[in-house]
Amino acid sequence: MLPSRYDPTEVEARILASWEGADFWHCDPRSGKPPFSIVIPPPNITGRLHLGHNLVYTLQDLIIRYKRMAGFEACWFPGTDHAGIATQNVVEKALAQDGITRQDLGREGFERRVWEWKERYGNEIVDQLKVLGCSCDWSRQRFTLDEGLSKAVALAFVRLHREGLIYRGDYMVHWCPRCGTALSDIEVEHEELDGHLYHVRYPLDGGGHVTVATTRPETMLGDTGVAVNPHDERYRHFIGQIAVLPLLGRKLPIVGADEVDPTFGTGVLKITPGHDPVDREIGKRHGLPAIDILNPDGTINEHGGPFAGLDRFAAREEIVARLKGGGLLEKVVPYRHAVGHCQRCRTRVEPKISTQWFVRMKPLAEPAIEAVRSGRIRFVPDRWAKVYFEWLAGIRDWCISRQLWWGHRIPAWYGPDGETFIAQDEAEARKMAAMHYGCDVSLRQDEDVLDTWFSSGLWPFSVMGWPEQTVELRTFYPTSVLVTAFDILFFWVARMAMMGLHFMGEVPFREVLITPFIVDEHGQKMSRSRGNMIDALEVKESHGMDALRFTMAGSSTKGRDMGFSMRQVDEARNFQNKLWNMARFILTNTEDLSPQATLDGRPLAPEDRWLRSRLSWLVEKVRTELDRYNFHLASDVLYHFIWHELCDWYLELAKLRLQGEDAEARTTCQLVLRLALDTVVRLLHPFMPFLTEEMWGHMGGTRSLAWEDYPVPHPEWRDPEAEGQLGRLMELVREVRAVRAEVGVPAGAEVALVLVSGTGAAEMSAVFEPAVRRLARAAGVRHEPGARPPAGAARGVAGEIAFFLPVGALVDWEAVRTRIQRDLEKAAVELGKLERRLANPHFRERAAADVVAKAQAEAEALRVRQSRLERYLAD
RNA sequence: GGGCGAGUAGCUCAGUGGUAGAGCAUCCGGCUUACAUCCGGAAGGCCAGAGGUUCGAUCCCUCUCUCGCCCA
Repeated sequence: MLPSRYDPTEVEARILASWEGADFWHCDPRSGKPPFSIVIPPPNITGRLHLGHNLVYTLQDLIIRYKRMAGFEACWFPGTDHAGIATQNVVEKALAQDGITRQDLGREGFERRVWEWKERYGNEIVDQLKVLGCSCDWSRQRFTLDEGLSKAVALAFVRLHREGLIYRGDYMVHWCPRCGTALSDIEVEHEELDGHLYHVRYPLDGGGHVTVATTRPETMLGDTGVAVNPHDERYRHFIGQIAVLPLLGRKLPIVGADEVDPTFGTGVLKITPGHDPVDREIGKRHGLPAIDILNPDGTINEHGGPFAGLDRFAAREEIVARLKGGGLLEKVVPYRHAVGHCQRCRTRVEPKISTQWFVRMKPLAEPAIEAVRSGRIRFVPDRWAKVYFEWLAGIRDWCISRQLWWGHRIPAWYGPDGETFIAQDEAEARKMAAMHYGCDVSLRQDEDVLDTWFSSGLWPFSVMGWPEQTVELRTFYPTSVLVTAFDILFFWVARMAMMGLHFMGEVPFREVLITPFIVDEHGQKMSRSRGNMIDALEVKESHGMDALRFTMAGSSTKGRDMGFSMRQVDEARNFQNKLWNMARFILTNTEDLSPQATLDGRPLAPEDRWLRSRLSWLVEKVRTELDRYNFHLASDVLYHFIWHELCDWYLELAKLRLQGEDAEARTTCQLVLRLALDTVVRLLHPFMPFLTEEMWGHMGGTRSLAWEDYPVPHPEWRDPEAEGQLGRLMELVREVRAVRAEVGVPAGAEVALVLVSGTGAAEMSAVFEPAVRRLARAAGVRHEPGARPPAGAARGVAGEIAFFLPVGALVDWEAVRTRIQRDLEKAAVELGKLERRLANPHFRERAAADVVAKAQAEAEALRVRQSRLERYLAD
């Protein structure tokens, strides 16, 4: 006997073990089945499973399991991402505990340490994916720094360089002083902060002064000019004069520049070409030198004179103090402005000129735009296409070099004279150098590594073995769908589209499913600092992974945010328990069913026909919604059908035959129960793989349910007549229960039920007498057309069927009256609406015929109901 | 400044051009041999506001308000 309470912890561990082994989910590119593929958004090796992961991976697993069962060769390519900055940060922090810096270890020593760290902790996230139930083809697991993938990165770099799409140069980039590296534009997050606008007097060489306004006074150390708008009457006459930089005494030419906004601050702009992109442009035009005042760690360098060595923030305070002391600080006004922060470490970034590698984006972006515009890539929901277009349309070149030690080292080698050789590897670079110089020279490889996203951009094909022409690429590329959250739309999705089109000549995925962003139940982003993080594995411990998965599927709507609360998981856990008990009931009641028995040729009861009809509808609905990625609708309909149709009604009705005398009827009922169980367990498998796999075992399944077929609809099972019959039965039962409860018939009392109205009533007493008796707790059901209830008897009208319960003494007559009056009012309101609609000639003319017919039928039914209710009130 | 999303029951959220749904919470009644993580019943909503399209709008269009996010 199965326990009455489902224990997910025990079952999930056991089922998980049964799926172990690298080959369990292995896919065969040569199977001949239609291919379906997904590449995983590779989690960071530093990552731990959070709910955001949980959502995207649950949905991917759901899709893959569905497609696999639906007959596809469904391959999910797993792997992890080396996450340059994040991983380096983690390992450096660990080293710092022992007072060691990466410089102490040297580059190679440090890299070794990171690899060791990766071997030890880098698989944690993968183990968590397995715990989640992800049915990835683990034999194809890849890591972005694997040899093959590294080769792909080098080749991509070489080719892009050869094609003129990669270049190196001195440009203004975002610099993170804490990470000590350049960042791309999108790795900088702007945050509105309350700052100050400092009004500083710059004396003029010829006497007097101009006042500039700046939010970053410390950058004045790098000033090489002053600019005013040439159309600004107040200042145009200063153009050509020389200002003197306070504190340092540097001579600053005053120039005219249209970029200067006369309404901002004082209308006079200090020009710092080394640390501001606009200033850089103005400086270039006017031949003003760019001075870099910052060391890589954010302290002031030797160009800062007396401030050298101070941190940029300390320097600001010191400078402001000295300006104040010198009477040069005119005023300080509060000012709110956007300040860039490093996405990884939240440190304020500084614009800084440095030598970096860039990818020219325009030529790559255009095909990527076209691919979406033409529909070769489809976004779901499609509004994300617009965001994608906007970003790509305004795209700027991508800074791909990072001053880190963890990542793909840039495949560039420099000769003694600085000549650059771009090659796949050192041997090739040597050959090139030998050709160039005519002799062997010592080469120095570029110190920098590539942005992690550069390798991620190649993921959909590098993971399949590119640049080799593998059978995987031939079979599974382009992938079918990419599932990810919108926060990496630019970082990853757009770049994969560009790289895929460029290197493979084909889109990397047909569809992009953008999942909502998980927020807590108050709409707040989940974060460590807010303390509202929910640990997926803790949820698994308390409620089971299936419950969490079902919650994820059920709340993944198409809005932008997805609220998550434990109450939903409670609900899913309860559903899980319901399923367990449903299976327990069906299995224990069908133990004696002969394996040879089939439904063929057996007469079916109306409830059997009703259930099959509903099952066919359910299968069709679930498949349709899954095909549309409406996971929440699919899970809703499963939940509702199983709980409130199958369990509430069919199982209750089944008890009549299961406990009855008629062996044939009992067998038929058992077969229908098994059919229902079989269908819903298969349908549910992608949502709740552990529980369904467990149930499948108890149902006699010999191999994993994951490899069984997904149900298909049976249109021949559809049966409107049976659905109508059962609908009337349910309405009657519900109404009798409601009357009993409201008028005070004791819950346990069995009271006779007398049906007094026409056709529906006859059927109820003739066909469904035992059912009504059981479900409505009736001592007996009699059909007595025209019978009148004894004074004060409980009574009601279910649809058109008037009934009464002859229990005068037991009931609260006022409650009976109140209830009937309330029903009458409701009927009157509804009827009024319908009649008004039907009285409108425009409605009859223009509305669809079936809508009009339906309204007429409803109105007629309401009139019948009304008259019966009225009679009952009078009697 | 531009764009996007959300505003529906006390709470968290579904949903549809033709009588508003779920779960939780609340109230009443039940340990009815699958399930008290349960069963039966009840109450609860001018579907943010104002216009428009339509025979008919919670749904489509426009504007406004509130909240959140993205980009500049």
